This record gives sequence, structure tokens and C-alpha cells, in this order.
Amino acid sequence: MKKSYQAPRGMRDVLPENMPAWQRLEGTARHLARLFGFSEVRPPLMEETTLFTRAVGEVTDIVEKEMFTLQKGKTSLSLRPEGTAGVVRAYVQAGYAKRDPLQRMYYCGPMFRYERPQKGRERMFTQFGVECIGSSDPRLDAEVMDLAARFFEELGLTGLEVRMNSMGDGEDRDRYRAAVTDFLRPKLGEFCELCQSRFERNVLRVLDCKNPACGELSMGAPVLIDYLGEENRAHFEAVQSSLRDLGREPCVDTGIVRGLDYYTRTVFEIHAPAIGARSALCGGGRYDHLVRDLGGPDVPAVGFAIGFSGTLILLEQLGLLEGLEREAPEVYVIGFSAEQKSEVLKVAGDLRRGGISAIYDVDGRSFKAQMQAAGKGTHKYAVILGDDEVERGVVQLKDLGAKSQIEVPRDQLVEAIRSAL
RNA sequence: GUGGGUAUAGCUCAGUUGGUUAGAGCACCGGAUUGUGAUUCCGGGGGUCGGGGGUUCAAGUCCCCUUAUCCACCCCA
Repeated sequence: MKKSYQAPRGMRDVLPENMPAWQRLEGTARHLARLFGFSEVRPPLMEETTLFTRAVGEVTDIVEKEMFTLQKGKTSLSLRPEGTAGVVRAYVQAGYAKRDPLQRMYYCGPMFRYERPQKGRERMFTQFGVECIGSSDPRLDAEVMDLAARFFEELGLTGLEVRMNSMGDGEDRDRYRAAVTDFLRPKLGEFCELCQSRFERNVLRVLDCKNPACGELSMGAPVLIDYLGEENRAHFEAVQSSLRDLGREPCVDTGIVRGLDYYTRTVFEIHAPAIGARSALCGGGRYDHLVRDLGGPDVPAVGFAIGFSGTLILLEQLGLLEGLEREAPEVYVIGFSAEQKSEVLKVAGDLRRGGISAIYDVDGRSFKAQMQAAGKGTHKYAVILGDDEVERGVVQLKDLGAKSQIEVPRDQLVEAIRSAL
């Protein structure tokens, strides 16, 4: 009978007590983005459905079954399942290509996918991503990878691997795909069922099947790098050397094949071996034709996206979130008895007008209970007033950390706290 | 989408082969001289046992359905 509500499946509340950790991630993201010259962009959370199908690829799971789609009359809108498409659309719509082609943009916000929830995989999840649109300079590929790696390093994570690969471009990829198909076809029957379906849907995925038997059969398969054209090979080399310029040793992993259709040339992932097989915390790469494919001019781009939930899980596991406490007001105002109710409110008001955060007890609790409340959170000071203080126009200012206490005239309270802070 | 596990107080969990008023720790509230936070001691509030249906004299316990969550698969930032 009684209806009780819960958050929708796969979506969770970030409660005040979780905020410090989240703000740390967001703060780090914004700080680094700024450091690298990226500006924030905030496209709508929904776009025309076809924007995503065009960008992400028709046969990907994302498009086939994971989008939250809303039909209103003739328009079909979908909640964004990833960030790049919207940013690219905004780039095109704003006309940047003509007036200011090179744009370094970042975003941080919720994405939506209708998937079966699991640890580290929610229907509404948060990503921090950057998109550098308007140039194919290999230094940008390296820079973007560096930024992604720095994000994790800044949070205290070490031992992460930045693995990169090149997927080539149109022709290279076609030639390579054909070579892989030829290579696999003769022994296709020996692969697992899944691989057989992958063979039809996205041949390259067969190569990173986790089934050991399939892995063995794939041994000796053609390697994409060998199929790169002159220009793309040079680009790949240049990205690696730029990475070295930034003090990072490139780690080439020919197994990396991003799932999304739009990637070209550079692709990379950042892994945390500490969390096992499902270790990718970040994925990204170059998408030189997406802008054009979405109806814009033919400008190249490179970017990445980092999921917050995986990052948070890892930070939690490593105990790097300890000591992050919910923020409490600086001052807790205490009245000795109910008599001071009104004076307590006045003092709190004065403090707030003076730019100092303050709260007080509203449950009419005992003096002792108020002291306990003051000592519990991260309040820095307790301001205490009883009959005597009210009469004399003073308050007791107690430093809760140092446990020291001084008497201060009411009209000098704000100043006293300011100078002590 | 497929397979499996779990669901008891705000949190972490006990609860025997079905059998009286469902427990603990932590947390919360009050008190131990109505002017100072810890520890300790005493006391207290709080659960229609996730929801619905069924079997039974009797269901937290057994069966079915449902919702959520977790794990693996699928897929993937």
C-alpha cells in the first residue's frame, strides 16, 4: 500500500558525506584542465538521437540498446551516452572552425547508459573528458595523454600504465581489417561462439577475446601498425617522441582497439593493474573525421574521457580518500540556556554578515550536548554565551582544536576570528 | 540481454531442523553537581525482518512473484 521511492536503478545519490571525494576529483580535473589551457564547455545533457548514432556507430551496443531515448512528437532525443558527440556538435554550431579553429575544451558531468548495473558501472555515471579540436599536431595527442595521466597522479595514484596504439586511418584500417578477416576466416570454426558473432560485427574485437583458446588462435595475427601508411606511421612515431619530451616513456600495446567507431590513428587507455582485468580507467584517442561526419568542416581532433566511479573505487581501495571530511561551518554558536536563544541567533547573524560560516543548536539541547555537537564536526570555533556574557556584551571564543578560550567583545568577534583564521 | 548470490535498526551483522514480547556492536538521544568536547558508567528511542502472494495451528526462517543490490558473462568510457 505504502509507496516508497528509491533512486532509479543504476543511479545513486551523491550525499553530502560523499561530496568531499567528488569535489576532489572535480577540483583536480578543473585545475589540470586550466593548467593545460582547456576551457569548460557544457552542452545539453540530451541531443537528437541521430547525433549519437552517427557519432558512436550504428552497430555498437551503446546505440543498439543502451540509450535512454525520449520521443516527443517527431523529435527523438537521447540522454548523452558519452561526451564527445555533444562537444563536437557545439563546436560546429558555434562556428569555431572559421573564427577560431583550435579549441581546447573540457567537460565534467553525467552520462547515461541503459545497462545492467554492476560495481563501477552505473546507468548514470560521471565523466571528465577533454576534446582538443582543430589540429592534428602529434604534440596534442601526447599532451592529452599527459593530461589524463596527470589527473591520476595528482590524486595520488601511482603505477598506472598509459598504453597507446595507432588504429590508422580509413584506408589503413580497411586494409588491416581485410587482412585480419583473411587471417581468421580459415579457423573461424575453432573460435568460441562469441568470437564468431564478433567476427561479423567487429572483427577486430576477436583479437582481444579473453578466452585463452581464442587468444592462441589469434597468435600471429596481423598487427595494425604494419599496415599504417607513411603519414600515419610518422604521426605515430611523432606522438611517441612528444611523449618522451614530456617525460613519459610510451608503452605501445597493439591490442588496444577502442570500441567506438570514430577513432582514427592514436588510441590510448590508462590502466591500473592493481584492480585486475577490468583495469581501464580512461580511454581516448584521435577522431579526425568525426567533426566532418557530424556535418561540420573537416577538422581533426583528439580527446579522452575518464570515468569517476572507477577512479573513486580505486582511490577508496588504496585508502587515498581517508581524512576527507564533510565540511562543517567554522563556528558553532552555543547558548548556555534557552534564555540566550535570541542572542545566539544575533551572533550567528553577525558572523555570517562578516563572512564567517556559523550554525547553532535548534533543538533546545543542553549546554553539554551543544558542546558535544560543536566538538563533533570540523568546526574550528565555538562561541559561547551565557547570561553573564550577554550582560557584559562579550562572548567566549573557544578554539576547538587548541582547546584554548578567550573572552572577546561582541563587536570584535568577527575580527578576532578573521585574524586567527 | 544471460546465469548466480544477497536483502533483518541509520550502519555492520547475529537469529538453531518453522515455535513465545526479533538481538548485538557502532551511531543517535538523555542522565551521572544547570558553565565546557575525551574515556567510563547508567538509561532511552528506533525494525509491519525489501514489497506482494502462498503453504502451515504457527513464517525473519519454506515456496512463488516482484523490486533493489552485488558477482560473472555480454559490452565498454
